[in-house]
Parts: sequence; structure tokens; C-alpha cells
Amino acid sequence: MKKVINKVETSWQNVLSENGYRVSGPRRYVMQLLESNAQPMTPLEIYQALSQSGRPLGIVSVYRALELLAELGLVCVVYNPDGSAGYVVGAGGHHHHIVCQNCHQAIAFAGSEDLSSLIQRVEKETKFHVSDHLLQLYGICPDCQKALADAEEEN
Amino acid sequence: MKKVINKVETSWQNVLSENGYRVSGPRRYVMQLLESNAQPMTPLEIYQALSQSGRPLGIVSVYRALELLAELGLVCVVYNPDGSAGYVVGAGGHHHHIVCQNCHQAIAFAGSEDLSSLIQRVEKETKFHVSDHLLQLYGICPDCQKALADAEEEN
DNA sequence: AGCTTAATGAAAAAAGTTATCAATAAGGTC
DNA sequence: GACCTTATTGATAACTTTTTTCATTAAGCT
Ligand SMILES: [Zn+2]
Ligand SMILES: [Zn+2]
Ligand SMILES: [Zn+2]
Ligand SMILES: [Zn+2]
Repeated sequence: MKKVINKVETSWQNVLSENGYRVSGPRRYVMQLLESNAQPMTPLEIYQALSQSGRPLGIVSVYRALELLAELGLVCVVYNPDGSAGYVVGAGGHHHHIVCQNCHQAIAFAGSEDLSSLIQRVEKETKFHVSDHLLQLYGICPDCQKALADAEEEN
Repeated sequence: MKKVINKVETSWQNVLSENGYRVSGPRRYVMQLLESNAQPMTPLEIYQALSQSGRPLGIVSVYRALELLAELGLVCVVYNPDGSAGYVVGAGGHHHHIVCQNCHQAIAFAGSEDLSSLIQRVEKETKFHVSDHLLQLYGICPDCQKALADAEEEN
């Protein structure tokens, strides 16, 4: 477990340098793309999007950039409702994501104290010591709620 | 979305037949193996374990069996702490899994009402309509707690 | 500008998953 | 129990995704 420097105020460029990594082209492309996209993207999707927008980089670099950025907490893995996984930019601190089942838009919500009573219950029931958790919510985003309601009206 | 017959009292064999599927060798092997294993297993691990214990079956059948069994709710996908995923037998009804970070043993806990207040908060914050969730807890199981404590003593 | 070395890209290898189709066997009928 | 129908299987191949290798490139420092 490597200690990661990642203060809330610092930019992702600083997080990279302060941890001894270079701010290279591929890392910049990937971060900028994810920052501009609310949908979780797979390595292949990222590679294709960047290639099309004139960023010449190998897909291997996408994998490597994502691995590092994830280790530094700059990007997060999000599981789509269908079980496939993608990457989004990571909010700082303890948080989770809510994903739209319709358009796959994912946004973060703060997670402080979110599960303390549940965890207490489960620890008592199972005798496990709980130290971490994976949580995601699935639903319909405001935009899709509107779009779906409009579509309904037309029938 | 196909309607699945899966009453709590009925055995997995009945779930298969009542939904029009046959109780075939591979499906039996996979279910029996997962029932005897608390650790989530990948398709490859399942294939290797069954082959070694003298069950001649193709890995393709493992994939197909898992796909069907998951659709019927007889097995569940569990994400290991390292992000890899495996299958375990599925408990009935609304539940989640807690996974040991040391031995990967996974056991289910009931999930009724587990997140209602959190979900209310997030719906208000994000304006999403929440309809589903993914939740897993990570920790140390009773066995590993004991083993780790014993190892500690020896120092 | 020049140096050092982390980081990249291309290609190949490895790993994981899906599609195809003839052969097999599960479950029902007589 | 033998027979029939057809869902299911296994072997192969195709395909997709991820990792490894290593010579080349470029980020950051002096
Ligand atoms: Zn949406
Ligand atoms: Zn949380
Ligand atoms: Zn354990
Ligand atoms: Zn739940």
C-alpha cells in the first residue's frame, strides 16, 4: 500500500508530480477526456474517442494511464447496471456513484456515515470485522426522467 | 425481462425445470461445486476444479451454466477486494455479500431497508430516481481474525 | 541545450469470452 | 425400459480484452 499524496485543493497534475510521476501526453488526454464525460468509459472507448479527436496514442498507454490514475484516486471504477465496468473522474474523499440506467451518466455523492448502522448490524450477525465497502446506486437521472415523461405523453 | 419462477422453498433443480430448463450434468456440477465453496470462483477456476475432481466438461458449458444460473438468481456475482469478480450460490430475496479480504470467503446478509435513508438523501441531492443498488462489505472473517491474532502472538 | 530515465508505442503473447455446429443426453411418451 | 424430440453439450475457431517485451521517445531537471 503506497502512500499517495492527493490533497483536495491540488490539481491532478500536481498529484502526479508530487507522487513522482510525469505529466505526460497520454495521462493528460485520458484525464481531460474523462473530465468532459459523465459516462463511465472503458479503456477501448477511451482509446477510440481520443484517436478520433486527433490524439495519437496507443491503447496500451490508456491501460497504463488508467491503472496509475486509479491508484492515485484520480479516476474511479464504476459498474454499469449490466455489469460492465468503466472509468470516471474521481471525486476526493469518501464517496460513491449513482448511475443512470438509461444514459449511464454517473455522478458522485458524498458517503460519510452512510452505512454505519447497517455495518454494525452485519458485524454482529456475521462476526466479520468490516473495514471497507462497495456501494453504487442505480436509477434514472433528471434528464432521462424528463425525456421519458415526454416520450410517454406522445402515446 | 423474463419472468423467473424461483420460490424460496424450491430447490435449484426445481427452479430449472419450472422455468423450462433441463437439469443437465454441467449445471449440476457447477451448482454443487459452488454450494460447497464459500469463496467466489471465476469461470476458469470452476472449470479447473471440476476437471480435477473428474467431472469432464468443457469450459464453454461453465460459461453457459453460469449465465443461466445467474439469470435465474441461483448464483450471484461477487466482486473481490482486488476488483476481480467471481460467482457464489445465491441466497433468495434481497441480500448482499460480505467478503473476507484475507481468504475471500463470502457470505450473504439480508438487505431489507438497508439503505432507505441514504437513498432518500441522495435522491434529494441529485434528483435521480433510485431503483436499485449494488452493495458489498469487505472485512475480516471470524476464522481469519483468529488466525491473524495467533500469528501476531508468535512474534 | 543537454542529460537522465520514466514513459510511450508497436508488436506479439496471453488471457478471457463468444459463436458455430455436429454429436449427445435429458425428459417426456408409449 | 425403449423410443423420440429437441435442448444442451463439447471441440474448434473466432474474437475481444489485457499484459508483456523492448527499442524509441520525451518529460523534467541542471
Ligand atoms: Zn440518464
Ligand atoms: Zn460509503
Ligand atoms: Zn477470512
Ligand atoms: Zn440492499
